[in-house]
Amino acid sequence: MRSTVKDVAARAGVSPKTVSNVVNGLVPVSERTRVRVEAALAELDYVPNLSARGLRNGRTGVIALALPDLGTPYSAELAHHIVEVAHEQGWSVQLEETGPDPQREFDLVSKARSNLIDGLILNPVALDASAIGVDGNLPPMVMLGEVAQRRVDHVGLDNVAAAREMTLALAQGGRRRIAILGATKTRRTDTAEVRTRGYHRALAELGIDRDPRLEIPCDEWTPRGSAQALTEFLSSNDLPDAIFCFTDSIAIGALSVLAAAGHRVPQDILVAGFDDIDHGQYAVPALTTISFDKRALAEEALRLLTERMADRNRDPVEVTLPYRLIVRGSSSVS
Amino acid sequence: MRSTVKDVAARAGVSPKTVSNVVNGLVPVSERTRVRVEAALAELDYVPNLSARGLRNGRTGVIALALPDLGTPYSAELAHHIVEVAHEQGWSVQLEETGPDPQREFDLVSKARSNLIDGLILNPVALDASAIGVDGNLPPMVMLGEVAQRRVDHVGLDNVAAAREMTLALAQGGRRRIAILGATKTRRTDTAEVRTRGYHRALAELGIDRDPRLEIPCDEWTPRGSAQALTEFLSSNDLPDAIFCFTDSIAIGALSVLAAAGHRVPQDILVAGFDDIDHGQYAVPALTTISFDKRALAEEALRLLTERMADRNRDPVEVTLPYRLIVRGSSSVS
DNA sequence: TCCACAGATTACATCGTTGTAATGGCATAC
DNA sequence: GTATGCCATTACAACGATGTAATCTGTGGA
Repeated sequence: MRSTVKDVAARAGVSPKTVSNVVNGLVPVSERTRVRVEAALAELDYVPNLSARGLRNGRTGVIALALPDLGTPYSAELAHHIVEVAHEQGWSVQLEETGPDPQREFDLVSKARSNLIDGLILNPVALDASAIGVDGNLPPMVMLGEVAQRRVDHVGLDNVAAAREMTLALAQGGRRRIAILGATKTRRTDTAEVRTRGYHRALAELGIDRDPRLEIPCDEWTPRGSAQALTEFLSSNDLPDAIFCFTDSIAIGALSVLAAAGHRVPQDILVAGFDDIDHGQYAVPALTTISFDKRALAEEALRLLTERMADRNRDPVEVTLPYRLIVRGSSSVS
Repeated sequence: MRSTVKDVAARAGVSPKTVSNVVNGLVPVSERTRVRVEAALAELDYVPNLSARGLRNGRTGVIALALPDLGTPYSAELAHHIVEVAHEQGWSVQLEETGPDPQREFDLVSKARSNLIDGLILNPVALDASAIGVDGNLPPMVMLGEVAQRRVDHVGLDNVAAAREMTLALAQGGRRRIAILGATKTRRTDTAEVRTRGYHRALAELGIDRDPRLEIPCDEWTPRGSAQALTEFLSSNDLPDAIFCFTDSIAIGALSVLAAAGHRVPQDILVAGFDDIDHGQYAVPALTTISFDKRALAEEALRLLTERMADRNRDPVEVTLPYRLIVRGSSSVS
């Protein structure tokens, strides 16, 4: 059986509260008793019961991280950094997958894990204004990525600018048939929308007419989904000059299909991704992409979250992280 | 402020315990009062406080999942399935990264998150017998992967057999200079050891003498680490006939290096991985690998864990999952 | 010698939920 | 009319930690 403050107190010949004082170090304790209590703590291998502490204090030291799908390398890398940063700051992280189902996102926000969590970091897929609008009493929360919602703290990139820049980069050398892969028809995601907007903006600047056929839909943002979508596209369309894939995972699927079909990247067609996942750099050829500091994203998210916990009434804060366009083999015909 | 059983009880004109009975549904409640209580529950938007429940019941409904590094696609896919299965069974999952530091594994096992978790699924890197031996009083725990330790429930594959089979497959067509990539010098991992053992066994059966130079060390099991290790190897050695990489991530790094050096896979050299991560199938060329049902791994792990929680004294159980060798373009010269 | 005072320590109550044991109500059987 | 039994409901205590307010200890000053 696990020992409690009471056991330790008995052993050290002090009151439970004194043990608590030693453990928490907030209330001054005399050197003499502190030593005795610490000895007892060690002998009994005392570990505080966080449920009890959580009940008493109203805070558990646990935050939830909600992502669409941990299996996606991008989500996984994000989760990695958040868990790491959170741990450094003494938080534990509870993981929730929202999947494609918007209901899960909503449940999470409205229930906030029934008091077992102090805050929530949410990487939404489909959370629109209505989901958050219902309940005025939000748990401390930070949203990641692109969100239409502006009533919540938020960390992200300027996706429109990044997508525009990438499109411009792909257009160098006079390439005009630039496709995007990742447009969505069924599922509406904010991310797809803003990246498409950046693409359109670049086309306008370049004086290239939009061609709806080059906006290749791809609902599932995985190599598998991408491979299917691109294969189908290629079966009835000419090879574009370049493909701007909305994530690196999509790009990896595209590279696979192009290689199998005998198209050379970058000689025959350029490919670019977005997110700069670890494997992208080691794809064949290495993937041109939009990169940003994921660790910084995690740090900002946690900063905003703890600040929000301290003051639940302050105005929503919006943090925009810098990004870099990294040109690698998949788009450089050197 | 969040409402409690007491508030609901007052509103419904019953005792708190009756509310609890309605919520939990274990003790029979008359139709009439149940309806009244349910109405009150809905009106007050009651959500049980899990800290209190955890304190009272001694169980929190949370399990911990400890992995070396979430950023690794293999770990991420595993985590994805475990979170999914756990959620289906009503568990929440708390994520812990152990990193390269064995101390973190030890801490986790011995403290078991201070009663905030009911059980632990551990994918160990370096946990050897001593770490577990110290404390006779283990938390309910299941270990994944290869473990020397036999005093704990465990789910894994027959790594020796799989590695042997892969080596034999790579040797087809008379290839004799078969390298392994992922041997470790500094860090001792059980996984590397058993896969090396399978490789040795195959070599013996093939009548090929071991060549220590072909056992390429690679401490960091990532594309980056792999690329470094292989680059260094190639700078002072002839190209082997085949490389058996101990994980798909390692193989992806290898493919990148080989492509950059102008070696053709599979014409000049075969490459194989292990784990069957999503991206492996879409690598260029697609990766030959050892595949197994990760969802089944998650299900077995959770089954063992819940059984262990029910009976903490039963003998340790060992589950070995079937695997399949999947031949893809990286090793088939078709 | 006694008092005042600061600092350390303690007793007690409380957080929200639920198991236990006691109570209440109602119907059937004597 | 009273006894018997059953079921629903209740009062109470407990899980473990900690804030609050009260108590204790010892020091220094008058």
